[in-house]
Amino acid sequence: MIDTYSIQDVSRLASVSKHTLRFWEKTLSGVIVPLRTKGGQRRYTVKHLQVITEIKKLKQNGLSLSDIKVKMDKSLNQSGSDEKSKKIDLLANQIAEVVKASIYDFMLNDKEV
DNA sequence: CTTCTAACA
DNA sequence: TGTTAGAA
Repeated sequence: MIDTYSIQDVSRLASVSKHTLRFWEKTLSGVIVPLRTKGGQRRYTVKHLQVITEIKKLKQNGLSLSDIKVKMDKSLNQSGSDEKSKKIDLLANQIAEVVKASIYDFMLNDKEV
């Protein structure tokens, strides 16, 4: 029910090479944060799949990866006006992603909510 | 499968 | 700038 996908699955479903998926994850730091198995392998959720699909669309519209990162960060940062607020919100969002990963991990290894 | 590095467009 | 190939 909380199904996750390996990088192989995502690569096939989104038609994006595994190398490119890892490249995007590193370049768009904080945007794509997959869960990790105990062995360190990536486990993507449908949410990640949607984000990756969105990145593909934006790229087809001629946006660079840095443009996409700014856009995706802004979508989670509506009210930030000054630089400090932006940095704080961005950091808070990245922390939130880690917390979300923990929650997903809990749901994965135990029962559903 | 992973990260890292280098080559290529 | 972004993708691809290969080493370890």
